[in-house]
Amino acid sequence: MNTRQLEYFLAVAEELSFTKAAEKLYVSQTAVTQQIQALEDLVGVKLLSRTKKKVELTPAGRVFQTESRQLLEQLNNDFAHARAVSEGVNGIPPAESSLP
Amino acid sequence: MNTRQLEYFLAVAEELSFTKAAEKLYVSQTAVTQQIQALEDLVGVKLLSRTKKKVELTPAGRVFQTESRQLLEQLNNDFAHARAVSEGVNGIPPAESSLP
DNA sequence: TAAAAATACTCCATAGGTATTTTAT
DNA sequence: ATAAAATACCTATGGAGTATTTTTA
Repeated sequence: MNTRQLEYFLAVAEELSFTKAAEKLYVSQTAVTQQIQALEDLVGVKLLSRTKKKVELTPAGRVFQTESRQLLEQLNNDFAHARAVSEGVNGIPPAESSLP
Repeated sequence: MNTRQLEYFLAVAEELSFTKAAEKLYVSQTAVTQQIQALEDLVGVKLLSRTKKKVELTPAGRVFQTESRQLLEQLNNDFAHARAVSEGVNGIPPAESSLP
């Protein structure tokens, strides 16, 4: 699994639109659709409902939104922590982190 | 970031050998080396020390090992949770999960 | 010198893009 | 009829492999 999929999903979950999410992410709508489909296949569950004109989160999508946020935040923290430990070893204080 | 990188890292951290890890993962030693390098570049820190003949975890590697395990476990749980919610909606009880 | 990790390259798989079609209102 | 998502198909990037070189004891 790729963190990109979680990022794309969170963007759609926030915008409630594949097209808007794509613009925000500076990628094509196709790329977003493909990654969301891959993620849904992986989890084995529909995360977004595309019927009724408006895109909506499914119940599973709602819980997965919260969890995805936490997961990415945790990952970010873990990276920062590893850097901090590494830098702490030779006396240099820790720096800031960025999620790739 | 890809979860494959965490899985490869955990395998090397456990075996303390790129070659052994590669065998265990049924991939080439090259693939393991490349993914570990990519991960180290991403985190911005050396996770494994290859000097002194024996492969060892760096201090950063040690903390990242624990965190990687937790991260993958959390991801697995989140997938299972999403499935459970989805299946709970129409009354069918939740099934088991597997991490891709 | 031997055993293991790193490189150089090549090949294939997967992510991303454009153009188009389908779907829901 | 229209706006948005899905699909078909093509291209580009990144992952994996084989062969080889470097490194450390």
